[in-house]
Amino acid sequence: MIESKEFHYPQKFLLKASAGERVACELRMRIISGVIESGTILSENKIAANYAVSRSPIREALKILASENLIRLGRMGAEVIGLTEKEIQEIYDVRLLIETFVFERIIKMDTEKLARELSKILEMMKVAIKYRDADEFALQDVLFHESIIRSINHSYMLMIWDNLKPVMECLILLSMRLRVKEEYEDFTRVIRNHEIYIEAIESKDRNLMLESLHLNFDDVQVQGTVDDLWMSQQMQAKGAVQKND
Amino acid sequence: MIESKEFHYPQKFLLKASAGERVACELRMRIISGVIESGTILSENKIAANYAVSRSPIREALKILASENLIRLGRMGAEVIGLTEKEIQEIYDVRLLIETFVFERIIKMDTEKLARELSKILEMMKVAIKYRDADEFALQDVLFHESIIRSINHSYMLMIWDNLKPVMECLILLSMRLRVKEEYEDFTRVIRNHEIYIEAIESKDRNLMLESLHLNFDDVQVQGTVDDLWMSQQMQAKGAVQKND
DNA sequence: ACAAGGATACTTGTATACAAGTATTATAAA
DNA sequence: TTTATAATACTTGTATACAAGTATCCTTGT
Repeated sequence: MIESKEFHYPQKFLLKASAGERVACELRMRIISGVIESGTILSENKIAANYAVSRSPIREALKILASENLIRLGRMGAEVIGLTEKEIQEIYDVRLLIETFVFERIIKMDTEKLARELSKILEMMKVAIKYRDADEFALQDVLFHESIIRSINHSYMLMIWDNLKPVMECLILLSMRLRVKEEYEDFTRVIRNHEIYIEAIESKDRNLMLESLHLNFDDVQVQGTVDDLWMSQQMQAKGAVQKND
Repeated sequence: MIESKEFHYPQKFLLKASAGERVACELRMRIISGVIESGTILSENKIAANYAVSRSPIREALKILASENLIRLGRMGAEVIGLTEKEIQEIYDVRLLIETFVFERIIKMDTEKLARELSKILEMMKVAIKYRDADEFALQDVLFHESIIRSINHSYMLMIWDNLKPVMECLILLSMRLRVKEEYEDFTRVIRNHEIYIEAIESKDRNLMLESLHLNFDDVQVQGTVDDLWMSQQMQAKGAVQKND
C-alpha cells in the first residue's frame, strides 16, 4: 500500500477522532486526491487489513463516505465515485446557495460580534500564510465560512454544511498545499476576498458580499453555475413580488 | 414499552431494510411524533434491549438519526433533539432553496418525460386518496418531489434531499394520516397544487411554479421564511447583474 | 471443447465479548 | 452534617465470531 505523505490529513485532526473517523479521513483524502481511482471496489475486510483495525470502525467510515457521495455502498463491495469536475461544480452550487441564504439572515442581525470573530480568523490566516503553513491556512479558511454559517443558528443549513464540510476541507487542503508551492501570490488575493466578505457583513452590503463570493469561487475556477443561481433568485424574487401584490 | 400503532412506518418500507434502518425508522417516527420527548437520553443498550437486536444495528440507527439532526451523539448517551416549530420551518427553507434551484435547471431541459412521470405519480395520489390511503398518498407525494429533484442529475442537491427525505417523509406521513380523518377536503387542494406544479414545468413558467410552491408550503402553515428566500434571490440577482456589466 | 452444476472463497449484516473511560453512589472520615 | 474517596454500574469504541447470501472458479458430464 502506497503511503505518500502528500495526501494525509494534518495530525491535529486525527488525534481526538475515533478509529472510524480517522479511516474515513484517510480514505477521503485518498479518494479526492485521486490516489484511489474512481470505480475501485472497496471491501471492508481489505480496508480493515490495510489500516490494521477491525471491521467495526471500517463500516463506520464507509457509511460516512457514502453520506458524502464519495462511495456507493452495494451489497458486494463499495464502489468509489470520487470527484469529477462536475461534482466540484455541484459543491460550489451548494455553497453559493447556502451562503447567499445565510447572508440575508445575517444582515438582519447585529453583525459586530461575527465581524470580530471573522477578523480574528483572518488574522490567523495571515499568520499561517506568513509561515507557509498551507494546512493551517486551509483549516482557518474552512472555519471562516463555517463561522458565518453557524452565526444564524439555522440547524438545517448547518446540517448541509456538516455534510459538505469534510469534502470541502479536503479540496481546500489539497488546493492550498499546491498553491503554497507554485502560486504563492494567490494567497494575498484570497486574503483580500475574505476582507471584502467581512466588510460586506459589517456594512450589510449585498453587492459587496456577492463580489467576494464570486471572486472566491472564480478563484477555484468554477464557471457557468452562477447563471443558474442567478436565474433561481430571479424566479423566486418574481414569485415573492407577486405574493406581495 | 408503548407500541402505539398510530406511529409506525408502513410495513412495505421496512421489509427490505436492514435491522439498523428499521430501528432508525421506528425511532425517527417516535421522535418526530413526540412519543419520545425532546431531551430524552437514549442509551444504546436500552434501545437494543427494547428492539431485541444487538448494539451493532443500534449504533447504525443512531448515526443515521444524528445525521438527520434528530439526536445529538455525546460520549454519555444520545440526546433527543426532535422537531420544534423552528426546525420545521428550517426544513421548508431548505426545500424552497432546493426546489427553486432545481426548477431553473429543469426549464433548460426537455421537460416532457418528467411531466409524464409526475402525471403518473399524481394519478397514483388521486387513487390513494380515493381509497383513503393516507400512507400511500404521503409516499407518492414525497416521490413526486424527489422525482423532480432527481431529474436534473445534480448529485449534491440529491445528497441534501437524501438527508432531508426521511424526516420530510415522516412529517408528511403523520400530517396526511391526520388529515385523512379530520380534514379530508384538504387533499383536493394538495392535488390541485401538484397539478399546478406540473403545468409550471410543462410551460416552464416560473411564476406558476412559485405559486404552487407557496400554496404547498402555506398549506403546511409555514410563514415568514419566504421573505428571507426572496431577499436572498434579490441579492444574488443583483450580484449577477453586476457581473454581467 | 463446452456447458452445467456444485464447491469454495469471498461479501455484508448481526451478535457478542472485551477494554477504557465516566458518572453516580455509597461509604467513611472529619 | 459535610466532604472526600473509593467502589460500582453504566457508557461508548473496538475486536471477534457467526450466519446468510453471492460471485467465482473448478470440476464433471456430455
